[in-house]
Parts: sequence; structure tokens; C-alpha cells
Amino acid sequence: MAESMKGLKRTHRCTELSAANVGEVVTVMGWVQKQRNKGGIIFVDLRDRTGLLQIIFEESDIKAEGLEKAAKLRSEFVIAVVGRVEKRSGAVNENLATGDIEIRATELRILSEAETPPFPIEADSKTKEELRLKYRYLDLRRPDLQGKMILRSKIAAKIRSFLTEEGFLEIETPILQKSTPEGARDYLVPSRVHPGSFYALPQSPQLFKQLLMCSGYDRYFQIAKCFRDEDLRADRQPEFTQVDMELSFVDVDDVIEVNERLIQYVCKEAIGLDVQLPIQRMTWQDAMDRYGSDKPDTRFGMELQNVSEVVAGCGFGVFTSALENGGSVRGINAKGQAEMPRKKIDALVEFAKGYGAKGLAYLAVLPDGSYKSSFAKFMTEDQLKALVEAMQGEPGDLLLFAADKNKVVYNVLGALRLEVAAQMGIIDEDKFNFLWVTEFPLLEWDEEENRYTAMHHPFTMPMDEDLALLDTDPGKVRAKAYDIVLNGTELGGGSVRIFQSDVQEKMFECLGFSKEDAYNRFGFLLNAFKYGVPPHAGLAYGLDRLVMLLVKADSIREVIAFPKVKDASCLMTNAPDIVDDKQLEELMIEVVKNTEE
RNA sequence: GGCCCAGUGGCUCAGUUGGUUAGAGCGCCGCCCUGUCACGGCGGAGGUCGAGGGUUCGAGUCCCUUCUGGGUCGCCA
Repeated sequence: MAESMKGLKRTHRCTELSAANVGEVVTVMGWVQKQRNKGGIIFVDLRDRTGLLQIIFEESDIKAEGLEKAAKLRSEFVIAVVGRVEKRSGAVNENLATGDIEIRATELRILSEAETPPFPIEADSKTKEELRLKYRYLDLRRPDLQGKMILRSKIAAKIRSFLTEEGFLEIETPILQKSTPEGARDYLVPSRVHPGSFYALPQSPQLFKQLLMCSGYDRYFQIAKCFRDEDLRADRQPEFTQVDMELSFVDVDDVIEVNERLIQYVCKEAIGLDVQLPIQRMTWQDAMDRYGSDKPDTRFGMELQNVSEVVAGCGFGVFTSALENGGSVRGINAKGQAEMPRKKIDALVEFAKGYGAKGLAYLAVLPDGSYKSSFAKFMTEDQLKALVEAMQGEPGDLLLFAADKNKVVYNVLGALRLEVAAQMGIIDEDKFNFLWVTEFPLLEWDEEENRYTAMHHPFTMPMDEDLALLDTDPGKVRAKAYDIVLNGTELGGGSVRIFQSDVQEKMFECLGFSKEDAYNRFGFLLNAFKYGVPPHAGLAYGLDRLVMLLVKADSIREVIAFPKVKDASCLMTNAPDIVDDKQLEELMIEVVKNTEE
């Protein structure tokens, strides 16, 4: 039977007590982690978000009635205990922060009884995630998950204090917005007042933060919820949190400068990590050439080598035809992997095919200097030797080659490099390698739509020296866009924005928007720019990913209190769900009911 | 939409080439125990092997379909 806490007031959280409090009478409240009944003496581990504290119940202090009540305690009961802090007369528990003290109970109240939970409430759960998510409120009691949520809160707090100190204003932007068809799929919200019309949930506060710059707020930030109706991944949720910012009267270096200090500050405060400044910078082209990725993991080498020139004119048709079609031949060197069994190599070939490769050529330089290769018979001894040399191949190395269009080669080798490194175990998990990737292409050719699309977004400023190319060769234009990468994960990205209407109009032209289209979609922004707009730039981090990487979680779900599963539903609440016909009628929405069966 | 992995008491798992009554650890329930802290001792309950169909004398095990969860490609300006 649940009792009232009337007359009691908690004086301390569990681990706020220490040997310094010995002799004090305190009131503690929390959950029963474990009860150990020795017969005439009962021990209880009391848990709250700070940790565990041992309570001791003996008849001499709590009377027979109290001891009887203590004997009824089960895991997850919520209790209040009044008692005296004592040094333990028994052995000290070295594993507990409060292991040298205990509370000798004089009063016990059972505030809430509890059923046995469906899985153990303990750190390092081995329970299936499906079950943990169904009972997320219990899962969130586990100390490791609580630790992650507490650290997340701390990181957000530190970000707020840093940016506020730097003159940023925290301003909220609307959740109900106008849909913008560029980019990811929007979550739509039907309007009751405007039947047939829809709001969209924001994919980011992009346009509003630019308007805030127009309005003279100078520096803005927001810890903003964003929504994208796309398929999930281990590091992707349909709703996620951005640390979003925008600055006026700045260029690329200014944004990078303040953000480097932000990163340094947050890493130090949150996990005691020292980040050396300046953070390494790499152009997008370099990143692609060296790592086959616009978010390279620089914790290890195994860089790509372009061997197109070396294999030009060789007898291997796969290589030469890739070159003839304007592609390239590139390779990576898996040091010391020459004797990888055929089965594992075949698996790598399959892996490469998953990323669009038609195949994967390999050449093993055996310890005795001879070659084992899928293509050696098509090449002369000299050609092979030159190739091995170009790859800095030594006896014992396994060389892997992709030949195709550049885009495919990058994609395949970029992924293969990560896979092989993981298999070889050469990635130092203790490293935190930050990296700026800069000078992204402004535009990307979309084969499906047969037009250019914005690689970042349509308001990204071209690099000054490439402006003229907008007319002649738009695909070559580089943008004042930058991403911040940590250990091969894109943490955030941003750009300097276009603030001149002629450049913006040219940009829309490149994207194939008519002036009318552009005004229909973004008229409010273009109009705002007519009334005096400062040069401005910004950046947004994925807060979830930042926390995930700092706590070394392997899924974004581990750092989100109530995450969604792969099909974007919530196992706990069963959202999304059907709604009442009445609600639909008000919204003038007809649902297509499944008429089969 | 494609490919891959997993699903066996509450939890985590084992279960051989298809073969008697499907096991273990933890947890749970009862009794005992005055210094435990992975407490201990004795006893006990608890399973449509994710679901449906098929092959077979016989299916947890083989085949097909399907559901659930995860990873990934596409997708994610």
C-alpha cells in the first residue's frame, strides 16, 4: 500500500552523502535497486540518478514493525528513508561512491510498490533493444543511459553558455512552416482552417535564421528540433536536434574561428578532451582524392592512390575502358593483408558491388615478392611493377583497385577503406579527429531530374574566384560551404549565404527555377533582401551525433530519450496511429482504407 | 524498394546429421539466515520454440510465406 511522503523532505540525493556527513540525520528517497535480507538484518541499495546508497534496517533502530516492512521491499519500489549516516562497520564496498557509509534507517515509507520489471535495471544492458524501447521509461532508469542523458544536458548547457558569452541571441523559429520541396521529404501537417493546405515541419530553421540576420540580430543560435521524412540509419532519426547558428558581417574564416573555440570548450567541459586548434582543414576535392569521402575518417591512413596514368594503355580492359569513359583507376593498399584468404577477398568484392562497383581488382604482393592477382595475366611484368610501386606496395601488402566513373570509384574505395580498416582493427577508438572539409561544389548534377541541384542549399555563396563560372561551367563552381567532421562522421555543416540578388537569381537559373518559381517558394526571403541585408553565414551541428560520438555510443538512439525505430514509429506510444474519423472530417481528409480481404 | 543478420521460460543464451518428457545461468515465488553488497542455503513455479502453411512416421531444427527488431544500399538540398 502506497504511503504519503507528508512531513518528509528529501535532504540529499544518494551520492551527495559521504563520510563528511557521518552522524547527521538525513532523509533520502529513491528506487530499491536490491534488497538483501540476512534474517534479522536487511540491506537495501537505494538508487537515484546520482547512484547507489546502502540502507541498513535493524530492529533496534526501526522496531519489529519497520523491519517487517523492509522485508517486503522488492526491486524498483520507491521508498523514503529517514536515518543516521554511519561509517560502515562491515567491509567497505570499493565499487560504490558511497561504499564507506550507510544509512541506519529509523523510518521507512513505501511511496510506491512496483511490479518486477521485464528486464533488469542495470548498466550495460544485454536486453534486446526492441524490448527496451517498448519500456523506454524503465530503460531510461539504467545508469549508463542516465549518464548519457545527463551528459547531453551538460553539453547543451555548455553550448548555450559559450554562445551567449560570444554575443549570440537564442531565438525560436516556427515549427509550423511552409513546405520547401527542395531537399529531404517534409513531414506535412494539415491545416483545419485552410482545407487542402499543409504546413511542413522544419528540416532546419534555415530561412528564418537568415531573416533574423536581415532584421539585425547579428548573431543567432537555437537548439532546434528538425524533421526529415527519410529512411533511418544508426545515426539518423526522423526528428533530431540541431545546434543552429547564423552570424552577420562574417566570412568563412570567422565562422570557423568561433566554432573551433566552441568545439574546444565543449569537449573540454563535457568529457575533459583537449582539442588542439586550429582544426585541420581539407578541401572537398582533396578529401575525395585522398579518402574517397567528403567526411573522411583521418584516424588512419590507407589513402586512395590515383593510378590512372600508370595503367593507361595496359592490357586490362576493365582499367582502360574506365579511363576511356572519362573515369579513373584508383586503389588502396591494405598493408600486410596479402595473405587474406580468397573467401574474404571475395566478400570484399561483394561489399564493393554494394556500393556500385562492377567488380574489384586485387593484387597481393606475396612475402616472396611474387604476385597473386585477378588481373596480372593482362599486364606485363613492367606494368605490374610500376603499379605496385605507385601504390607503395611492399611484400605482404594487398592492393585493391576500383575502375569506373570517378563518383563510383570514390564511393567504392571510400567505403572499402573503412571496411578494411575495421577488419584490420587499425582504427584508434580513443582518437577524436576533427576536420573541416571546405570548398564543396556548389551544384551537383541530378541524373533523374536532369538538372543541377544545390549540394548544400540554394542560398549558398559561390567562391569569389569561381563566380564567373556560373555562366560557363556551373558544375565546376566551388561554394563557400564547409562541413565539420569527427572521426568520419559529419557533425555539422554550413555556408556563407548569398546576399546579392543578382547572384541569387543566377543561382536559381542554374537550378532551373524560373523567377516565378523562386518567388513562389522563397519570395519572403528575396523580398527581405531588398531592404538591406548584411553579409551573413552560419552553421548547424547535429547535437545527437555530437553527443553520440563523445560518449562513444554506436547508435543515435542511445543519446535520445525517446527515439523512434527503423520505420519511424515509436514502440512505446505506438505513434503514428490512426485517428478518429471526426478529426479527419474537420481536416477534410479522406483516408484510403485498405479494401482488400 | 533491394540485400544481410536476429527472433527458444520474465532476461541472456545452449539445443548435434530431423528422433524420448526442450535445457542452463540470472530473475521471480516460498521457507531459513544479524554485516550483506554478483549475499548464501533449501524448495518451487514458469515454454503454443515470433506467426501461418508445407515436407516427413516424426520439425525448435528442412522448405515457402509472413510479422517484429537491427545493419546497410538507394534516399537524406
